[in-house]
Amino acid sequence: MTIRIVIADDHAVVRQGLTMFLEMDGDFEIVGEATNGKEAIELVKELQPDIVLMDLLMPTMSGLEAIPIIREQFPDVEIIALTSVLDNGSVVKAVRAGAIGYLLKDTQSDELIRSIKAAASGQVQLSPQAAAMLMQEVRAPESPEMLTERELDVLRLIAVGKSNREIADTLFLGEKTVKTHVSNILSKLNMNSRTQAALYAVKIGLVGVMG
Amino acid sequence: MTIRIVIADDHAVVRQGLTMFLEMDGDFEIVGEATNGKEAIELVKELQPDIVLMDLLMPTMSGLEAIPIIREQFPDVEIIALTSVLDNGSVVKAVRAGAIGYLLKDTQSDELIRSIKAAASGQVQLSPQAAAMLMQEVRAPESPEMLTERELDVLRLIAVGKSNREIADTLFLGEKTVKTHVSNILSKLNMNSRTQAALYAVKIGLVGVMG
DNA sequence: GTGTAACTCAGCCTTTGGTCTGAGGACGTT
DNA sequence: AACGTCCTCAGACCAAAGGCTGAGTTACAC
Repeated sequence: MTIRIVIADDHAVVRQGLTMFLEMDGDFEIVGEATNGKEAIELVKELQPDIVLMDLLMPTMSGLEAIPIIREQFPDVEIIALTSVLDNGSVVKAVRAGAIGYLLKDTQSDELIRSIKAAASGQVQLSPQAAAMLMQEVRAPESPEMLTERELDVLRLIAVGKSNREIADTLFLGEKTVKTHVSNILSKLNMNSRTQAALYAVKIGLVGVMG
Repeated sequence: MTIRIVIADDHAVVRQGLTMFLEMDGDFEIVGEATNGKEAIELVKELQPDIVLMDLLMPTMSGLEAIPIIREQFPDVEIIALTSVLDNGSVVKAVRAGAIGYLLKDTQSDELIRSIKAAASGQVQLSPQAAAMLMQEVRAPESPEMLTERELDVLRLIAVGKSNREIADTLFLGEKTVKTHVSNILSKLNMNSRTQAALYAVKIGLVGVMG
């Protein structure tokens, strides 16, 4: 039985490359290609594939937004998240959204194939790195759940060494607002300096040590 | 020509597993097993293997300590660092110590074999993740070599989130002195906040992320 | 509608952090 | 003896960070 696949990625080269790789194995059939989350949803509705390879970062509608929608409407369609970089908490986000797997774009073809076949049968398949990140997430009892999305944004920037002014600029906020967030973060985490918060963020894997 | 290998790891299961994997390939011969760095050094002296698979974390004497000693006394013996986790700057540390390769314990057997064969002929073989870590390191021209002992003391404390006042107290210094050190550290590392310095310290493994 | 939580920002204030200049003592090298 | 480096600290000064109060905005739940 062939595994029917929809690829969702805004870069043509990536779609091309994936198609090449996968068609070499007789068990796969690429039935459709989408360039954003919205298209992906429509294709799934139309084609009912077994697997969606979903890039997380796409214009118009991101993969992260599309995943829960697809999972809700078509529980039988398994989704594998695909990104070029192993950033922040995107693994966690993808898994929370409903992805059954998480792969980096530079994954070797054999591992890619293994992962897709595993996913097609409903098995979870994570790269070692992604698994490690998840471990950290569950291992941390005092998880940053207490922090709001915006606070996490700020914390992530703190954890790469940015000042309040810089954070304000990159998030298009006033410096006062950033200060408020920082203050709230510190009190929630029961800390008293941004440096401690930064180290905490690194420890729980909110950001990679590799910045 | 068979490649003669010494395995150094404190966990018997790991030694067992590696031996199994490697003996399946006819080119390898496991000539000895050590459970800590000290034993590894003696075995190398006695057996003169081609390759040492060295766990970094071992009781009594760590692999990190053993590596430079072996490299100095037996320049012909190539060492591949082996760890279960891809932590902090252990890649960097291992390479600095003199390891020619860096592998995770969950590396697939074929990659393991490729890596060992490459190492035996003196070629560098790194996993993509490890390579990425090294990239980052070389991208940062600032190495902590430039820092004095005292500055490292201060940096270590910065990297656990301490304030100048606290650092002063734990090192029995005046706060002014600490400020001077901090200022010198930042200018040497070409940074502009203690938070960046703290993250840097974690990155290069000056302190554990687990602290 | 009436909360409630999140996000935004302002003003005011205190503390902390960081720079610069200068300087004295300890130690080792030449 | 003279030099350099490191370590120590002081004073003055400015910028950044953090705390506190208050307040207007959405958006969503009840």
